[in-house]
Amino acid sequence: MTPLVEAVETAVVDALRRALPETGGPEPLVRRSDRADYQANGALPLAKRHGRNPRELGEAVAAAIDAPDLIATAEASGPGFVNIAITSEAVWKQVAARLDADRLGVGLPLAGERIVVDYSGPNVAKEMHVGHLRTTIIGDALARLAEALGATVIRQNHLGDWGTQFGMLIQYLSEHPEAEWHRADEADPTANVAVLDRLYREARAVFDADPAFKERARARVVALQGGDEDSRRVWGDLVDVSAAAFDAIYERLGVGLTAADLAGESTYNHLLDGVVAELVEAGIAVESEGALCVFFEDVTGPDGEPVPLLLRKADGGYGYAATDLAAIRHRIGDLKADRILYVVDARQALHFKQVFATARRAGWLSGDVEAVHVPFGTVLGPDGRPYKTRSGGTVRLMGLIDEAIAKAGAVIAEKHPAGEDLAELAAATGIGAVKYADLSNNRIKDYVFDSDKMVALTGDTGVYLQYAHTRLASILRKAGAMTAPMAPAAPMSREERALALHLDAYGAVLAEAMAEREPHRLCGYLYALARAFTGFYEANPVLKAESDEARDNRLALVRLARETLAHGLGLLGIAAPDRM
RNA sequence: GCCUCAGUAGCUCAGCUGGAUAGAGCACCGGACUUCUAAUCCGAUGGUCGCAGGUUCGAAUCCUGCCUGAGGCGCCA
Repeated sequence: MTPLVEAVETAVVDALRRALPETGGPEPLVRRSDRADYQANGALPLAKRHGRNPRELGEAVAAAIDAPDLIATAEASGPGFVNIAITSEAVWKQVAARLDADRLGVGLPLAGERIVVDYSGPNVAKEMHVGHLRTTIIGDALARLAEALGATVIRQNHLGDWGTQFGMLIQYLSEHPEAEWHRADEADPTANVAVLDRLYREARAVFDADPAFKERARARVVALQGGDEDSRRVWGDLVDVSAAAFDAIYERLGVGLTAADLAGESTYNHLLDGVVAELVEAGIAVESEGALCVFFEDVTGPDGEPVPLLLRKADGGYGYAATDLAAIRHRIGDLKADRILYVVDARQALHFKQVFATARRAGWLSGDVEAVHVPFGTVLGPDGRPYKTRSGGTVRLMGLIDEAIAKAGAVIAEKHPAGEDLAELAAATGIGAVKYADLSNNRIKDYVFDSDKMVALTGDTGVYLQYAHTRLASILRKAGAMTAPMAPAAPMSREERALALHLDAYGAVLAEAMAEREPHRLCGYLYALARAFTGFYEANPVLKAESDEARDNRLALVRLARETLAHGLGLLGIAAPDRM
């Protein structure tokens, strides 16, 4: 369905053409305004171009506007702005139409598109830590958003499940059968991985200190890659146990990644020879200092020499660039992706630039296919440095989540000492708080992880949005079943108008957030929605409205607001509870 | 040395791709609860938008230079 702003744009374009017949396709430049419902700025640049007085042209445009059902008043203002007020009837009808429409009247602009979203990517045999937080949360939100706009989304969890470190770990395990890492705790799927994480560090220490072990570890890598049965079996075990731990975290976080989305580095292992051979044959990859590299004119190091993308190391092992190239070829060639989003730390920017350029040279990435690095900043601790534990260790993701939930629980218990669904509610608000804190910040910037602030009951937090939702739900619950038709001819308060016009912009915000891959735009919209609702709530009684017509209209507005808020929170991966 | 990103209120951040007096939250101060959930709301205080030029009717927004900070730049992933 057509948003009001688009209908206004059409009317303004018509008026611009009438006021200035010599103009071709004028830009109406319609925006929301605090002085009117909308303001059209299109007359100003046109006046300049055609040597007209801008104020006079603005007045002519205002006079030429002809859309009586839509536009109540149009007045020139200032240097040539046109302030536009929408008729109450058109706004009420728009609310009714959105309630009747599928998906709140939001279109499917991405229908037919296949979008691969690469996110999360934890490492096998290691615990997920704070470094996986943002890619997991942002990637999940973008995947949901793309789906809501009609795209076919293929989630790819690019696990770190291959490489020399596994030779090291498997060798260490074989030499230490007493290390009981397996099924350390049946009740906690993450416990096994916690043990593995520790064993890995032990193995690393031995690896660095003992040349003989180093040699045995290298031999183990060769055996593993050569398909040695014992090695493969242990490796497979490591992957399974780790995947179970990841699942537990995704489940806890409410992230839509499953076993079906696993596509770790090992997936591409059998393709590496072919990929690299193809690049050599095409003259794209060349040998340098014993390694196989791709060079770029515009990438140089501190010494001014070109810096390569390293496909194969001098020792014959493939680097992760080869894996990424195999992956991009697979995603375009086999998965038929129209677009690939890599939700990966901003520090990888140069790497992806090189990978994409190589894929382009090879002809895999061409035409309408788009590969995009979606970078994000670092999670910082209270000291403004990358988040670490007090002793300098990595911060476990599960610990972080548990802490946020515990804090949310304490806060909720204060409000509702006798609440029965406390645990469930604590999880919904704690996780919502963590996600909202992450998603509401501009993706590219670093941000400070402050669990006290994010579960705070006041301010721009996930809790505020959830609370607004419970108030909406509460009104509807008390109103009972109601399907009374709206009364478009009834008057409209300032707060009703502000809320309705805001709700009407939902689809545009989703499209914009997707186009820019910036979930914080949706967060900002939802926060403004909650505020617009609260303003309405304070001033306009719904259940005790002054007339039946007002009550019916307000209930419709409340329904639309609740559905929009719940839908938007859903896209962010945040629960929308009915009671708190 | 080169490249990327950032610099907006005391603190944490928005600012819709150039529009009218730059907005929120936190903190601080003053108000509002026999109510549809006060987990809220209203008001007050608080800014040379890093600096200097340029582009034009108009710049926090676009361009150039500089300053500051973070990150990246061959055999780790």
